[in-house]
Amino acid sequence: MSNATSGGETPAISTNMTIYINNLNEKIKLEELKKSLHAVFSQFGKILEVLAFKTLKHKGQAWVVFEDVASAMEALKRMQGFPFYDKPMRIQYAKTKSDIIAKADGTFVPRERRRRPDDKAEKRRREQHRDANQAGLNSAYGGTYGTLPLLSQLPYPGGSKLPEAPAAPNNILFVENLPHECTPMMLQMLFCQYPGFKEVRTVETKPGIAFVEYGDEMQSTVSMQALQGFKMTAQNPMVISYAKK
DNA sequence: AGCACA
Repeated sequence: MSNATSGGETPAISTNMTIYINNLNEKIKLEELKKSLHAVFSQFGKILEVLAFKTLKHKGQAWVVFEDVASAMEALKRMQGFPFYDKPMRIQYAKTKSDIIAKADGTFVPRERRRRPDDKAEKRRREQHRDANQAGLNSAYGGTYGTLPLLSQLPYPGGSKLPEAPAAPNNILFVENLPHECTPMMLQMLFCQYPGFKEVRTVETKPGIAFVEYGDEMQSTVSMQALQGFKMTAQNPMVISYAKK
């Protein structure tokens, strides 16, 4: 079917090997943030670089540079709206090519810190006040990278409500909605596939839940991503979150 | 809200 865009906001998003993420939790330290982003996104392909900055203009945002566009496309689609440090990720393609790509490309040209106010080249001030001047807004320049669709509403695979205050990423996963006949061994077989696996702990008094420990939070995050929603039975999609400390 | 490569 052709796309059913009725008039208004045709996304026409131009793809990019780099995804731009915002609505990130600004309280997370940069190093941890980048590490976690890497852990969460590396399942979609080789990551060349994760960039994030803490300046006013750039906090809460990050760039994840993939080796190829297919990975970036998959990452964007699959992780759109994903709850990450309590906030749904908002993902778009980056507007421009990342330096690291351009360098590999041979197309990299070191930017001279453009701070020339008199340069007509990038004098692209937005209409702060209507300036009857010249209305230079010719069509031209692609305003293409549309806003995101509406996908912030990824429900948890369990179909239940989001926890109020999910624990921050850590090396232990909390697994819910397991069938009662599920044994620790069955869980181990699933979770031991992912690197860093240490152990499964079930709670005798509370069937249906388990704790799964990994060496570090990156490893637990990868496992969570992989097994989130996994159905041991049709009625039991796993609901995985980080264990509270 | 906010698109950089320190």
